[in-house]
Amino acid sequence: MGVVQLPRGRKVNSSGEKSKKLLQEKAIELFSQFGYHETKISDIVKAANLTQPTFYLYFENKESLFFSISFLENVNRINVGNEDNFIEKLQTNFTALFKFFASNPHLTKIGFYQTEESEELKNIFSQILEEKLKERVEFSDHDIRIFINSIVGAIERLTLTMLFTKEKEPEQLASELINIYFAKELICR
Amino acid sequence: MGVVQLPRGRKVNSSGEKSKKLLQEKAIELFSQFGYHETKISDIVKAANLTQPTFYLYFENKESLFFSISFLENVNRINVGNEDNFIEKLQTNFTALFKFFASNPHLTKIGFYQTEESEELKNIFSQILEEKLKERVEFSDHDIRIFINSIVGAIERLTLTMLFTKEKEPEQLASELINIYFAKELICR
Amino acid sequence: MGVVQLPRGRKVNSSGEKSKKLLQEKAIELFSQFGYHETKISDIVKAANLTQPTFYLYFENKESLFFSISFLENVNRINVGNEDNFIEKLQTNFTALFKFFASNPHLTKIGFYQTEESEELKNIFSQILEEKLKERVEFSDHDIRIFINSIVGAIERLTLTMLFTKEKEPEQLASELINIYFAKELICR
Amino acid sequence: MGVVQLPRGRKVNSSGEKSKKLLQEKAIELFSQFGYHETKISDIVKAANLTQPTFYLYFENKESLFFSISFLENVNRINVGNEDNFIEKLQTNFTALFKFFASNPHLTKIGFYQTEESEELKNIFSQILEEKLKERVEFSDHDIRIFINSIVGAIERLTLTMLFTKEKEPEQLASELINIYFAKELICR
DNA sequence: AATGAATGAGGATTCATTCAT
DNA sequence: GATGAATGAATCCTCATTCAT
Repeated sequence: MGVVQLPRGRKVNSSGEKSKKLLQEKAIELFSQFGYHETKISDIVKAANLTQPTFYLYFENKESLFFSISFLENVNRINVGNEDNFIEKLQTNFTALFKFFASNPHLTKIGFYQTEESEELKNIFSQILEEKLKERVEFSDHDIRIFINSIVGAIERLTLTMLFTKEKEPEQLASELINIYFAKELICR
Repeated sequence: MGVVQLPRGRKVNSSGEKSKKLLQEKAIELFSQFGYHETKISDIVKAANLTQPTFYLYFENKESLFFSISFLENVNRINVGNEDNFIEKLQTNFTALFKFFASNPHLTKIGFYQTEESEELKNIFSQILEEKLKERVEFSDHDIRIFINSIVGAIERLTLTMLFTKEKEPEQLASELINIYFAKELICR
Repeated sequence: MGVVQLPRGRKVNSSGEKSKKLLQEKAIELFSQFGYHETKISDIVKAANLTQPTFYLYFENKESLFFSISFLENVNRINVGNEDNFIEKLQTNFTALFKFFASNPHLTKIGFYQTEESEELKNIFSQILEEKLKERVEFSDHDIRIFINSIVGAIERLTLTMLFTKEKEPEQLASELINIYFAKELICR
Repeated sequence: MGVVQLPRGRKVNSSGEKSKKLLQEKAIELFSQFGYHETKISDIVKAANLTQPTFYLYFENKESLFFSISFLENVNRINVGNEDNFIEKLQTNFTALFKFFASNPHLTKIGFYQTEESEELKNIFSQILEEKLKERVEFSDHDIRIFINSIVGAIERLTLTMLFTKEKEPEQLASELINIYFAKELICR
C-alpha cells in the first residue's frame, strides 16, 4: 500500500561547500531584508531549498552563522589602497574590526572562540591579510605566514583581554598593533 | 499547611495612567539597552514591578508598544525652529516620519492602523502638531483643528497607498504635502 | 492638570436585582449564540454595560451562573398539564431534571451544593413546584410546604448518592420518587 | 551533579503518518469524552505520548484539528445506499454537510479555507465522493474527476457566498446542487 | 551529504478572579 | 451598588536544536 517516501540522503549535484555557501548567501539576503530575529533558520533553509538539519551540518548555530557572515564582511572590506597611506588604511581597518568585536561581544565570543568554524574563519582572515600585505610589504628574510599568524593571534588575545574588559578602546588597540608590527624594520614599497 | 498566597487585585495607590507611563518608560530603557528582541515582556513588567496581564491592560501586544514608543519619539522631535526656515523644518520632520514608516511597514500597519491605541496616538500627534503650528501660522478664518486633522489624515492615507507601495519616496511625499498645505494663502509670521 | 476620572460607585437608576437579572439575560443570549466557552465574562458584562467585579457581586463564578441559568430553564419547563396524565408528566419532568444533573455532574456539584446561590435556587424550585402542585393535589391535612421541601431534599440527596455514583438511572430515580410521594393517599383532582 | 537530559530528535521507529493519525485518534477519544474545550492540546499529545511541538508539525492549531476530525466524520458517513433512493441519500448527505458548515462557520472558515491542511481535506473528500459515485453512476463520456471537482468547488463557493450569508438554507442548497448535477443526462444504474 | 521526525525551553497571550476605592 | 486596577494560573504556540535513518 506504501506511502510514497521522499528520497533521503545526498541530493544529486549537491556538494558540501556549495550548500554551505548557498546558506550563507541566503542568510545575508534575508538578514539584510528582514533583520536577524525576523529571519528564522527555517526561512534560510527554505530559501536554500534545504532542510534544517543540513543547516547544522555547516553551522554550529544561528549566532555563529551570523558572526561568520559579519566577520567576513568586515574582513573583505580590508583594502590597503595605494602607495603612501597603506599603513593608515590598515589601521583604519583594524579599528573597524575591533569596533565590530566590541559592539558584539557575545557573538564574537561564540563565533570567534567557541565554535569549530572559528579556526576556519581565522584561516580565511589570515589568507586575505596575507594577500593584501604581500603586495605592499617586503618580507626579505621573514616568513610572511609567521608574521600574519602573529598578528591574528594578537588581535584574538587583545580582544579578549583588553577590549572586552573595556581597558582599551578599538582605536588605541589598532594604533598600538600597527606600531608593533609596522615599525621601521619593514620596508614598505 | 497552607501555601502563602500573594494578594491579587488592585495595588494600594495604583493608577492606570501611572502604570501605563511606567511601562513605557521601562520599555524605552530596556529596548535601548538590550534591543527589542532581547527585551521580553516579562522583563518590562518586572522592571515596572507589575505583572504580564497588566501589560495587556495597556497595550495590545509588544509590537504595538514598540510602535507607540517610536512614533511618539518621532513626533516629540518635531520642532519648527525660528522665523525663516519654519516650513523647511516641518518638511524635514515629515520626511523623517515617512522614513520611519517606510522602514517599519509591518509595525506601522499594526500600530497605526490596527490597534485601539492607534486613535490615541493620532490624537496626540494632532495635539502636538497643533501646538507647534499655532505659534507660527496665522489661521485667520480657518479652523486650525480641521486643518490639523486634514494633514494627519493625509499622512495616514499617503503612507498606506503611496509609501508602502513604493510609488513615492519619503522626501517626495513630505515635499508635496508641504506644498499642498502651506502654499501662499497662509501667512507665516 | 487633572486626568478626567470616570465616576465610580453606584450608577444612577441601578438596582441590585435589576443588574443581576440583566446579567442573566445577557448570558442566556450569549451562551445560546456563541456557546459557553466562547462567551467570556467580559462579554457578558459588556453586553450588560457593567463591569467584571459587578459580576462577582451576584455570581460566585462563571460556572455557577451557567448552572443557575440551566437549572431554572429546566425548572420553568415543569408543566403538569391537564387532568389525567398529571403524575406521568411530573415524572417526565423529574427524569429530565435528573438527566440534566447526570450530564453535568461537575456543574451541579458546584451550582447546587457549593455556592451561596444554591439555597436561592432551591427556594425558587420549591416555589414553582408548590404552585404547580397546588392546582392539582389536595393537601387536606398535610402542610404542602413540608411536602415540597421533602421532595426537594430527596432529589438533592438522591442525585448525590445514587445518580452521581451511577447506581441508578435518571428514569428509575424519577419513577421511584413519584411512587413514594404520589401513591394512593393523595387525592388527585 | 548533572540534570538528566531527555533525548531530543526523532524517536526510534517513528513515522509521520502514524503520529498524525495517532494524534487524531486520541483527539477523537478525548473530545468525545471531555468535550472540545476541556481537552487541552497538552492532553492530546500526552495521550499520544508525544510533545506539543509535534502537534504543530501536523496541525495548524487546535481548531483546525477539530475541524478536520469533524469534517472527515461527516464525509465518511456518506453512503449512497441501494438502488432506488441513491440520489435522495446523496442529497441527505449534502444537507448534513451544509448544516455542519452552517453551525460551525468560524471553524469552517479556518479549517476549510485558511490552513494548509484545507487542500488535503478537500482531496480526501473528492476521493471518497468519487468512490461512492463510481458504483452508482455511469460516466460514459464525462471525466468523473472533473465532475467531482466541480461539485466540491460548488460546495465550497456556495458555503461561502450563500450559506454563511444566510441567504439560503442547507436543505435548499443541497437540493439545488443535486438538481444541477444529477438531472436526466446521467444514467443511474 | 542530506533528511524526516521529534523535542526542550521559553515566550506571548488569555481569562477568571480579587483588591482598594 | 459599582468600578478601576491588578494578578495567578494556565494555555497556545514558536523556534532553535537534535536524533535516527
